[in-house]
Formats: sequence, structure tokens, C-alpha cells
Amino acid sequence: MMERKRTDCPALPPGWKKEEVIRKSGLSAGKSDVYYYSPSGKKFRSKPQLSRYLGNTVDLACFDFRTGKMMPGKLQKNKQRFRHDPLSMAKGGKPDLNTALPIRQTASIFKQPVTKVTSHPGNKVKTDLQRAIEQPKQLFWEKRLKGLRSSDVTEQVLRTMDLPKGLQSVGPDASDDTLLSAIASALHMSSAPITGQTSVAAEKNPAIWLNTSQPLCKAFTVTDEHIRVPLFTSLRVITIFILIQTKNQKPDLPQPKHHPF
DNA sequence: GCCACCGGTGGC
DNA sequence: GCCACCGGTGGC
Repeated sequence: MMERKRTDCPALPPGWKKEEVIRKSGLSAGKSDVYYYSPSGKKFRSKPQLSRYLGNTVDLACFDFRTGKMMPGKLQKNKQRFRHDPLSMAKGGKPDLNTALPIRQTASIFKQPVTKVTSHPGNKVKTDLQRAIEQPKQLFWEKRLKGLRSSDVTEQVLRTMDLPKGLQSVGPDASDDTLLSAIASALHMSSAPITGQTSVAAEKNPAIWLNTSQPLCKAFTVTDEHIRVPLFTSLRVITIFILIQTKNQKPDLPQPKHHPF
């Protein structure tokens, strides 16, 4: 039997292999089928099947099953509709109770769900539709960014950016270090305006009042003075403020595809 | 019973 | 018309 090669597939986690098999006979002779093999050897013959298996751990939205590559930009046609969207509901779907685990916010390019810890496995979860629709979020996830440093090609650690005047962080164990990362992340991950935490109560009891769609940063206003800051202090500080301003004016700016860290 | 392989078809 | 997806089955 001819040896068919299973090749590594860099778009998938380590250990996954891709195989292409040419049809030898029949009406479809000459066409090919693409299969994937998990590290444990399980065979997959379609994207939906792969998607069901990988769940939240890998985002296959841009994954092209035939070529095995991520195709950024044009999101691959996504027949997988969410069960709470209007189109699916019209077709008689049931609301999604959304028990899927949220994605861990890390610097890794692989998306990992948070770890579920169940102290009483026998307990039934009460359904609360209102709550079930919104995706749970990790509070204070920016703390993970602490201590991350960027370096140049020679692995020389780059000097950290100076913080713009007037920025203050919010929450336990907050530092300038994480504040900068938090703002940079917010700029990259959301197309909404970045305002910081506008609720005063967030400072007293962040666990309850924190706005999870905003970085752990006290509310701030960008002034002309910020932008007129002398050039030598830091070009990048100016860049960050211009980014904030631009974004607040035009929420539709195209966003970078990659996390900054 | 398993699975490699090709057919059939729904959705575009 | 094409093709992604998956059903069905022949050969083991």
C-alpha cells in the first residue's frame, strides 16, 4: 500500500496532522479528501467535526479546512450560527444556555478556556436566561500581563514606555506596568471607545462595580496638553494618546489581528 | 465491527 | 456548477 504522508499543521496546536487523499476511482477520481488527525490519532473529516472537538480551545473561524491554513481577513463562511441569534431563533432553535467556558486571557496565541472547578459535582445549575446570554468574563485578568517585557531582535529588553500623566490604575495589586499593558490590550481587542472605569464605586469595590469591557484604569480625558507633551519625553506616549483619540472618534477603525504581546 | 473510500446533496 | 460535509458500504 502506498505510504500516505501526514504532515504537520502549524495552524493547529502541536501534534495535529493533516492528510490529503486523492480519490483513485469512481466519478470523482482525481479529487481529493482532506483529513486531520489529533495528537491521539482521532480522525476528522470536516471542519464542523473538528470544531466540535476543539471547542473553545482553538478559534477556527479563519481556518481553511482544505489548505490547513488560517485565512485572516475574510472570515471563513461560518455556517455555525449561535443559538441566541435572531436567525437561528426564527428557525425554531432553543436559546443557548451558554455553559461554554470563557477564554483565558493570556499572552499565548492559543486560546485556552478557564479551568472549571466544581466542588459539588452533583449540584444542578439553575437556569437564569438573563445571565446565561452574556459571556462570563475574568476580572483583573490584566494582572497576568505583569512583568511581560518586549525585547528587540537581539533579545535586548526594551525600555518601558513612560506613562502618560494622569493615568491611574484601578483594582488590587495595580501597577503602572500592568496599566500600560491593559490600555494597549484594550486598544487592540475592542473597537469601542476606551474611557477607563467611569464608575466611582469601581474603586471601592471593583469586584462588583468594575466595567469589564474597559481596562483597569481610572477614567481619564485626553487633553491637548497631553498631545503637546515635549517630543523627547516619549514619542510612544503620544502615539498611545493619538490612538485613544482616534479610536474614540472612529469606533470602526480596522483592528490589528494579533495581540500586542 | 471497523473504516477507507466514493457517492449524494444542500447550500452557496 | 462547485464543493464541503457526511451517509453508506464493500472489503477486511
